Order: sequence, then structure tokens, then C-alpha cells
Amino acid sequence: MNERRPTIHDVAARAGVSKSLVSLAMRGSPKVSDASRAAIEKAAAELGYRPNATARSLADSRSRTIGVNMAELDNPIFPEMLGGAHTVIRSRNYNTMLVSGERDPELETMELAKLLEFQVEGLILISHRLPAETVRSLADEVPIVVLTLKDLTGPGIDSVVTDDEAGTRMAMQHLFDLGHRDIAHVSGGSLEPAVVRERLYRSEMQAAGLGSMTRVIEGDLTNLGGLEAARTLLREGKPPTAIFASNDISALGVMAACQEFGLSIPADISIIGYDGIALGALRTLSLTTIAQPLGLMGQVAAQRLFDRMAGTQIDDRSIVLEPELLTRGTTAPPGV
Amino acid sequence: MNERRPTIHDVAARAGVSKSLVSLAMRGSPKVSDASRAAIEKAAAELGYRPNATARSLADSRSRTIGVNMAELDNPIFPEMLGGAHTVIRSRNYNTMLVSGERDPELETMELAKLLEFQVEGLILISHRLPAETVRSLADEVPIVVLTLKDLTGPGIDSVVTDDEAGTRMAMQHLFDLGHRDIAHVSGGSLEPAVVRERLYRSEMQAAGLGSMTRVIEGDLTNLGGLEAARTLLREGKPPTAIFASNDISALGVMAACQEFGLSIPADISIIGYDGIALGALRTLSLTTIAQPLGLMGQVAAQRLFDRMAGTQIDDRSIVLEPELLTRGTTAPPGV
DNA sequence: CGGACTCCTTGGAACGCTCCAAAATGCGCA
DNA sequence: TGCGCATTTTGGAGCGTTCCAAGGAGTCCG
Repeated sequence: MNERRPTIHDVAARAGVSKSLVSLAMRGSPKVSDASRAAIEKAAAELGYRPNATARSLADSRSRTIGVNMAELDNPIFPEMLGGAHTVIRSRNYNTMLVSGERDPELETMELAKLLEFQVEGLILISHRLPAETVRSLADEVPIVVLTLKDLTGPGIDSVVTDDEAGTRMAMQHLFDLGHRDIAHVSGGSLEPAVVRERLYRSEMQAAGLGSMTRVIEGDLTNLGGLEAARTLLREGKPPTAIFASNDISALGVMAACQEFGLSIPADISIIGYDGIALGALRTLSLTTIAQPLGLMGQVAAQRLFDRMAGTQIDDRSIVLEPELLTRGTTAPPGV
Repeated sequence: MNERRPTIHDVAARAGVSKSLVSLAMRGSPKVSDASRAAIEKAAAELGYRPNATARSLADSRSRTIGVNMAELDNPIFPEMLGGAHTVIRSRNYNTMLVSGERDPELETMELAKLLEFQVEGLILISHRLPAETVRSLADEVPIVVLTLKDLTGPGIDSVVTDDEAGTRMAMQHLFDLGHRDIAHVSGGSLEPAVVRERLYRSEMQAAGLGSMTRVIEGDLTNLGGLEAARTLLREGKPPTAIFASNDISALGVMAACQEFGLSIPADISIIGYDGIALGALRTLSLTTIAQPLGLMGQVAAQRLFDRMAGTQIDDRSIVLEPELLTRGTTAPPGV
């Protein structure tokens, strides 16, 4: 295929100038005379010269590359965030190096090590399974921005989250406003956002004087988990008039279970999710949800990372975005 | 943050050996004595040494990196393929550099150029908007594997596709077997796979003696496109008893339209899609479809790429995988 | 006509590693 | 003790850039 790619030397020789001048010209330096520039561009074009980014990185010790870690692909919120981050990274003329650890913390640690060996200038953790200490120790080599987890803090670590407390309150308020009182919650395990949502569900029920109606069924933020949780709930006897699921993917499972039990949505039972995955907008599903600005979160994460890389002085370590209620087709006043 | 990362020299000095020996040891060469190896490992650990992959790439002119291009994020088949490719790339100890052109061929071309500057050793085009000539010219710098497009050929270009003709026949046969005769097709524009599916739809109808019932409504492989197409169809008057949509995402739009028109699926109307997106398996949707082995396609693409990179002699330039009928909840015999 | 500037241009060192040919070391055995 | 051979170890060159201090070529002015 390729014999040997032309280098800056070849271009220099052909244009009859020094390699240094070619280097300057390639980077668009203003101190190159028009004549030289023209000659160099001509030579480069004729040779099909392509600068070697590896050599450049080595020479100026800047890789122009951001590492992104995304542990899971099955929840679409992560690709959506990736999209946002990617856009910003590209617009800064940086590259994105993507890794994923296949849910195995050890493998994941190795993958991140590889990123550092590649001299990435910053790291975005979209979703990860790493022990906090690992992340902290990485953080003194490069700046890190973590998405969706506020509790992972430390020097060199920023986070981008949405206000889950506010979001959960909005969800509950929406259901209360519709007239629901018998509201169950399909929870989402021990990860921070799920825990907060569950806590707020409980306290909102309490606050509304519905403490005794509080019902939490354990889910795991997966579709199947939601399905199973809702089945369990519905087998118990009288179904609630509404279910608040910890995330959209599991809410879809909940919907399926309700259909299995012959309940029609939203006439017999209302369902509200959390996340705002694009999918939920499909007319077929039309899931009412508390939307996080997923793409924006990715963008903001990348922006913050670049700010850190530039050494900008910023005090707060965590960026909190606001969620939004999207009223769609799965919620309605309770039937009589 | 980081003063200056320790280099191979620092390790050598600390361990009291030469840099060359450290280099060998880091790469696990068998010719390093146990004593030296131990000393080197100790020194490396104490210093927190991390090899510089950039320097290594430059020195041995192998970047250990594969470039992946994914133009669109809104159809989940692409992330699914990415997942498959990613797995293989990682298992070979390579890295994945991801770019996307935001649907702009010019931008995309620049992004790919950046990949080549980074000396990627191979390219996987999961979805792209590039003119064929651009791809061909890239192909004489690195091997390329293109997913889902068979018509983009040339030296240095391989492709991984599924047998769309067979798949479409399976879809039609399934509907025929159920007893459908009045079958409409929501097409998918001018991209190769969609064209094949439409052609086969027509010929199968013909072959079944149903040429006169052939009805094609133009879609564009998006959810909204499917929705609009089906609305148009249903407004026309008597609905068909079944609709074959060119892909799953648009099939979901078709489902939504049917619901709008008060048709119940599959009692009043059957719907079959194409692709086998994970989403379609959600109980809430339960979309009957012709599944392509999406993850596998990504894997196979990466494997073929590595074969090419290794210079393995392979004759065929295109790998054809078999699709599979997944009978789920959206198809049934026509009502009476 | 000589300096002082400004504007371009240049060669060499450096970036951190791998590769290679050659040197050092160790060992067995005559 | 010495030689040959296998095993380890080493310094230097090279990968393709950028950076830098310094060199040349004009230009302007007194």
C-alpha cells in the first residue's frame, strides 16, 4: 500500500527551503513570505504530504486528544451525552479517544491507563465503574470531569449533574397535581442519582401526608429490572394509580408490565420516568418524564474540561443543570 | 498538577541500568535477567512511570489505533455496531479514535484527515456521508472496512453487510404465511440497503401475484419519516392489512401513526420492521423485525480490518452475514 | 556608506521511545 | 586457564515534528 509517507523533509527539499520553514508554513505562521508559502504548499500538495500528528505531539508535548470513558452502551443516555461532548471536543480541534471497560473495573482501569499513556490532556467519565480512589489518583495526572455523579470529588475532578432533588420534586408535584395519591416508586439501586430520587420520593410523600402510602419496589435502572419490579408490585394486589420510575429505561419496563396486567396507560395507571431519553419521545411510547439536558451535559462537561486544561481559575467543582418536566402521554388524572 | 512525567531515562538511572534495558523490560522481553527486571519494575513503580505511547508510536511507527467514523447517532444501529467493533479493537490491544462528521461531508472529510494524521492503522466507516472517491483515495493510505454498504468498493476497501435480499424475502414470506396479501411498504430513500429492500418488496409482491396491490410510500429511515409516511397511507382510505417498513426506527413511527388512526396492532394491522435494534425488544414495543446481527457486524468488520492490516491474503472484499426473522408482537394473521 | 531594524530563514537540539550492532558478562568444558 | 558460546546489556542512531537561538537579506536613515 504505502511505501513511505512523505515527511516535512521531503516537502522542504522539493520546495527548496528548510524543514523549519515548512513547519512554520504548515502551522500557518505569519512570518513565512508569500513566495515561500506558495512554494511549500505546492510541494506539499504534489507529494500528498500529511503532517504526522504523533511526531507533533511528541515534539510539543500536546496530544490534542481527550479521553472519554463510557462503561455502558445499553442505556441511551450515555451515547447522547457522548454526542454533546464530542461536538465540543471537535470544535476545539481536539480528538476523542473512546474507551469502555465492559463493566469490569479492572479492565476499565487498564483502559484508562492506556489513555494516559496516549497523553490525553483530559478525561471525561460518562459512566464508569471505577473505585473513587482510582479516579482520584488519575486526577493528579490530568483534569477529569465526571458526569452524573456529584459525590465523586477531589482536586482535579469536576462534575456535571442535574438537580435530582428538584427533578424528583417536579415529578411528584406533577402527579399530585393530577390528583394522584397512591404513588409507587420503582427504585434504581445504590448509585447516587437513584438514591437521591428514592429519598426525595419518600420525603415528598411524607410531606404530602402520604407517608403511609409510600411503596418502593427495587429496580436496577434496566428495562428488565423495571419490568420485574412492576410485575412484583402488580401481583401484590391493588395497583397504585401512578408509578414513578427511577429512570426512563426502567419506566418502559414498567409500562410493559402494566400492559401485561391489562392496565391501560394512562387511563388506569400513570407512569413517569426520569432522564428524557430521545426514545421516550417516540409517539409509540410518549413517555412523560423529567428530562435531563443530556446533550448539553456532555457539552458542558467538555467545556469545563477545556477550561481546566487552560488553567482557568474556577472555584466550584460541580456544575448543576436544571431538569425539566416533559408532559407526554403516560400521565393523566387517576380514573374513578 | 504534573511537573514532568518520569521517562524511561529516569527509571534507568534509578534502577542503575541503561534506558535500552528498561525499554526491553517494559515490553516484557525474555532477554532481561530476573534481577534487572525486578530492579526496573521497582524503580518504575516508585517513580510512577507510565510509558509514553506517543513516543513509542513515533519510534516504531505503529499507532496501535483504529479510526472509527460514525456520522449519525440517532439511529441506534450505529452505536450497536460501534460496540461490537470496539470490543474487538480493545481485545487486540488497540485504541479506538472516534470521529463523526455531523452530516456534513466536508467536515467529515476533515475529520478523517485528522485520523490519518494520527497515523491510525485502519479505518472503520460505520456510517458516513463521504463521496465514494474520497473513500477510495483514503483507502490507499490505510485499509478501510465499510459497514452496510456493498456498493462502495475498490482496492483497500472491504465491506460488511447482511443479505438484504434474503432478509426482505423473509419478511414478505412471514407476512404471506400469516395470510396477508394487502401489504404496503414504507421505503427508505436512496441509500443502498433501502433501495434493495424496496426492490425486493416489489419483486416478491409480483412473484406472489400481488403486483397490483403493490403500494410504496416514501419514508426516509427516520421515526418521523415513518410516521408521516404511514399517515399519508392511512389517510388514503382503506388501510392495508400489513406494512413492511424499511427499518425499525421508521417502523416505530408507523406504529404510532396506526395508533393515531385507531388501528390496533396486530389485530387490525401487522407491522414488520428491519434491523433488529435492541429497543424493538422492549416489551412495550415488541416489534417483529428482520434482525441484522448488529454487534457481530461491528466485530466482523474489526476482525477483517486486522486481517488486512496483517497483510493476510483474502480474496473476497465483502462479508455477507445472514439476517434473521424475529417474530414478536406486531404481526398476526389479518383480521376478518 | 554604515548601522539599526525588520523580516525571513536556518540548522541543531529536543521530545521519549525502539531498534540495532556491538560489547560485556557468565558458564561449561577441554 | 582459556576459549567458545549463550545470555545480558549498552550506546547511538533514528522516528517526524517543534522550538530556539542565531544568521542572512533587505530597507531606511543619518
